Amino acid sequence: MEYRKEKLSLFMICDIKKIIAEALYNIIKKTTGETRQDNLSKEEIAGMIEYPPDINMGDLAFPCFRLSKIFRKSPNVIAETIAGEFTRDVEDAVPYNKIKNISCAGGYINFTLNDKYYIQNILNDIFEQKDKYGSSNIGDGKTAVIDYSSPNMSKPLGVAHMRPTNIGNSIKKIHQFCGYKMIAINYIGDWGTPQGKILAAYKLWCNDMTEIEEKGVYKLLDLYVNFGVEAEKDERLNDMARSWFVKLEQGDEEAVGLWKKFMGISVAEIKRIYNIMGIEFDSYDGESFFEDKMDAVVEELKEKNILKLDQGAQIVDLSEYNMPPCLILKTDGATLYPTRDIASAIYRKKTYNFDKNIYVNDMRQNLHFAQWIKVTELMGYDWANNCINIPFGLMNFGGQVMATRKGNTQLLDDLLKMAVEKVETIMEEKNPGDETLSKEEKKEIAKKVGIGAVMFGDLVNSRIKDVNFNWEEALNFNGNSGPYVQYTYARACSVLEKNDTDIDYKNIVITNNLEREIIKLLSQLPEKVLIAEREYEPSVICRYLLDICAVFNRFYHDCSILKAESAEIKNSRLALCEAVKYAIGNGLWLIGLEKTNKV
RNA sequence: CCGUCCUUAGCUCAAUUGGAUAGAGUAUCAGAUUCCGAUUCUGACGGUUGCAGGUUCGAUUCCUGUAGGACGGGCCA
Repeated sequence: MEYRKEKLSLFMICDIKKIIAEALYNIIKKTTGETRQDNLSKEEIAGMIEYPPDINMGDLAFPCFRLSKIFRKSPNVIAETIAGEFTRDVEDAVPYNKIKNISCAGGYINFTLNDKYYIQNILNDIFEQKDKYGSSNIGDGKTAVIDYSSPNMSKPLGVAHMRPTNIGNSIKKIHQFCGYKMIAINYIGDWGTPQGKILAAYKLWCNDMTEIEEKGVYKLLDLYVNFGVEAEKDERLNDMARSWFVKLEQGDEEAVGLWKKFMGISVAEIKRIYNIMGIEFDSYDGESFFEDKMDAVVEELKEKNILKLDQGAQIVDLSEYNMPPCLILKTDGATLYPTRDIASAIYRKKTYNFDKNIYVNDMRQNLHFAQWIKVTELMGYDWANNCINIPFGLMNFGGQVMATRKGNTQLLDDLLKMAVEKVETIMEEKNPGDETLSKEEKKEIAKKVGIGAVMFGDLVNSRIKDVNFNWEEALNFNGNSGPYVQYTYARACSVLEKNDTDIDYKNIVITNNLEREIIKLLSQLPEKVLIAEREYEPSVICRYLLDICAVFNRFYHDCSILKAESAEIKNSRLALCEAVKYAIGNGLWLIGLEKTNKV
């Protein structure tokens, strides 16, 4: 259930780190002797290489602290020794044409790389790969199923649905960028007594399909909320809901007809919102889809002698694993949530033969996932280990967890609309009467920036953190925000558009530390993507985007690009612009935002 | 009672998974930009990383305890 936490091996993706790691490896091996068991491997060394806090110290750094146990000397002395070895034994250890300077400080060996090699190496990668820069092949040939968003039918999406939807969508894209084949599943809550309540409420207070068709899920939500209120006063309503659900289960013509109608309306509405956010699914197999697949699971559990009768219910005892029992069948023989999850996991394995089976759900469900995944393991399925629960923090509204049942839903549709309107207003304020863009273009841009702002704001923090939703904050586009990133992207595009010379990315000169800083950040995109993949953490990409935007904006402010001192410098800076454009563009794609070359 | 997660600047959050002087945004104050796009940029202010121990060269990070908060814990999903 927990994702892997081992140190990321960057050995295969970063050429420069690889070269330095190899040189370090040879020196360490030579100094300590071949036979030592505790020597670091090349991969470990590559993983230990980091970036100095200040670019004046160097481009890459190797900490010698772990070596002090092996060498039995202070990290400082070791650093000096190794650095000395680098310069002494140039022929077989030092790629001297690639490293300009080596220095030691506080137990670190700092490497300043040769501009010509370092910069060229990175820019070659970027200009050759363009919109694939940052991608990798660690997932090639593998399939991952990802289950996210999963709203309930007959209800509109609330602002709280944004988190699972965005996080899932971004994790999907990050995996795609790593080579995985992705299957996105929207496991809609379309079964159970809530459906009986909707049917009962409809029959009691509406019974008019034309009204439902006009007002859509919003009318269904009204009915549902009203049902909750009325049922508090009159217990008989719940009996009605139960009997309607029984009718549905038994295939009653009217019940099934209504249910199908409501389902169609619901899916049309959520697809409309997903479309606005640029989100797509491969499957909408919801809970009802697995209704006829659970008996087999129960039979299998019985056969394998895992089930146990306890207080009238069929359970799987998990006390051995320090967990409460997992309920499979109720006293009345009805199935439960874990039963359905096990059935769907088995189905997904059979249908997609996944290498990873990812679930994006709020952290309240952690125990349930741990339980049913453990049960599938006990059933003897080795792929149970590949079922991964990715929890995220809860969204509160005014100190209360949002619940449609209580009718305090804040609609996602409203949030998106307000975001777009707000951007339209700001655009009008900044460029009153601007004629360079048509009305349609302005609308299109406002949509991209507005929706992007909301999505970025949702993804920028670690997913495990709780969120206190308030309208002002959700619509605050200052500072570290989506618009800042999109604006910077547009700015880079704008410069490139105004340029009429050909850019020669193979002939680059660097004149200051800002340019160097940009190169350094650009070089990090591939490993950031791998970190985001390993940790299922889109915020890694968001943070990276903010970093690169901050440096690029400083560079843009301080350095003339089109009016640079010489043709050579102009060419170099334009190349940086274009490289930044690719990096930001790819980052935006990874978190599900649209690009605009004008704002 | 048991379990999981969270706690870092006034506020919202980072910190290369145990590393160099703990960094951004926001708010406040002071500035820059005759210019490639002012949703930009530069400063200043802001810290006993909840608290107490422990592990070691080194802890915001790992362990134990403790306080506060959120959420779970057999017939809901």
